[in-house]
Amino acid sequence: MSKGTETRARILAAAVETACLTGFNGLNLQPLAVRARLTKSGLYAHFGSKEALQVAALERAAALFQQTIVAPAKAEGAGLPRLRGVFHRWLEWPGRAGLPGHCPFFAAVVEFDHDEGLVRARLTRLFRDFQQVIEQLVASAVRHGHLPEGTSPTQFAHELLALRYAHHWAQDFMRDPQAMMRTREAFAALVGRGRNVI
Amino acid sequence: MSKGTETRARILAAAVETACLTGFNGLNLQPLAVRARLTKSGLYAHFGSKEALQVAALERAAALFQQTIVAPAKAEGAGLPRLRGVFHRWLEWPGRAGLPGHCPFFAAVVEFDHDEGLVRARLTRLFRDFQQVIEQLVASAVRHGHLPEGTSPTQFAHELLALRYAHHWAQDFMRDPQAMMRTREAFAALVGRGRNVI
DNA sequence: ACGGAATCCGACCGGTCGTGCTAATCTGCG
DNA sequence: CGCAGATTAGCACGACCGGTCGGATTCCGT
Repeated sequence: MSKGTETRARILAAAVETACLTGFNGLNLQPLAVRARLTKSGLYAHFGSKEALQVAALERAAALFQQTIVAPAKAEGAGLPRLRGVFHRWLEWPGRAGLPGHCPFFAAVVEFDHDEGLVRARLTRLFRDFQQVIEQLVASAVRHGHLPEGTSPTQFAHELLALRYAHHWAQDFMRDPQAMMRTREAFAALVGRGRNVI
Repeated sequence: MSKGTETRARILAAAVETACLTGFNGLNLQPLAVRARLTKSGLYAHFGSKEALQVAALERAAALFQQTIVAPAKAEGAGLPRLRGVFHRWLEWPGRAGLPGHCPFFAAVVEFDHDEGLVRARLTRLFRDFQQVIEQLVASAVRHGHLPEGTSPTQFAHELLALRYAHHWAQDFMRDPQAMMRTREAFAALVGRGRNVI
C-alpha cells in the first residue's frame, strides 16, 4: 500500500468515526485533519470537495456494515437463523464494527432529507440494496417453512426496518434501558405472527 | 396582543416552518430574521440565545402537534377508533398542521442525539408525554375489548412509534409511493395480532 | 402630549466554514 | 544518486455563523 492510499485510509477511518458521532455534515475539514494527523489542505487534496469526502466516507461505512453485519450470515443456517442473525447483529451496529456513537445512516437520512446531491443518491441506493438483502432472507425463510406461506418479503422488510429505527430511538436517544428487550420482543412477535393460522 | 408578543409569534411561526425544512440547527438567525421581517439583532433580542430560540420553537411545534393531531381524538369514539384516529393523523403530520417539509421531532432526534442541553431535555420529555398518551389510548382500547386482553400498552406504543418512524423513512426519504399502503397494512397487522388466539 | 419603557436597527466582533493556489517535501523508480 | 511525480504544508479568500452594543425608533400608560 503506497503512502497516499494509506493516508487516505487513515482519513476515511477517522471520517467514519466522526460520522457516527456528528453525522456526515459534521465532517468538518479542520478537526478531521487533526484526527488524521494532517493539515486541512493536505486532507482536502485527497478528495477535492467536501461532497466527495462525504461520499467516500459513506462508501467506507457501507463496506464496514457489509462485512461486519451482513457477511457473517454465510456461516449461519439458511432461512430464519440467518435472518435472525443479521437482525440481531444489526441492532449492535455500529458498536460491533468497533465504531463509536450511533448509526451514521440514520443520521444521514435526516441530514440529506431535503437537499439533493450525490450523497443522497448514494444513500438511497445503499438502503435499497440492503432492503433487497433482507427481502431475500425473508423469502428464503418462507421457502424453508420458517415463516408462513404468503408472507410478503417487502412488507416484512419494511417492518423490520421499523423495529431497527425504533430501537435507535429508544436505545440511543431516549436511553431506555428496556429498549433491547422491547425490540427483541417485537421481533419475536413479527416472526411469530400468523404462525397459529397455518 | 401587544406588539412584542405579536412579533414573537411571527418569529415562532417562521421558526417552526424552518425547523420542518432544515431542522432546529437550521434555525440560523439571519435567514430566519428575513422570513420574520426583522433584522438579526431585532430577532435575537426576543430570545437572548440560539438555544432559547430552539426551545421556544420546539414548544410551539409541540403545541401545534397537540392541537392538530391529538386533540381531535376527543370527538372520536373511545378505544380503538380514537387510537386509530391519532395514528392516522400522526401519519399526516406536519402537513395537516399546514407546515411544509417533514416531522421536526424526528430531525431533532438526530441533531441532539449526542450533545446535552436544554433542547434535548425538553425533547425527551415531549416524547415521553406523547408516549404516555398513546399508552393510555391503548389501555382504553383494551378495556373496551378492541384489543386482546394482556396487550402491553408500553410495547404497543413502542411498535407504533416504529411504524411512524419507518413511514417517515419510506415516504419522506425513500419517496416510496407505496409507503402509506405498507404503513396502513402494518398498523392493521399490529392491531389484529393475537385476535385469533383470544 | 409627554416621558419612560419596550422594541428594533445597523454596524461590528471573533471564529469557523469550504475552497482555491503555490511552494516545499517526500517517495519510488531508473 | 537524481529526477519526476505524488503528496502535503502554508496561506489567503469570501461567506456565514452566533453574539454584542449603542442608539434610534416606536409604543403605551398617564
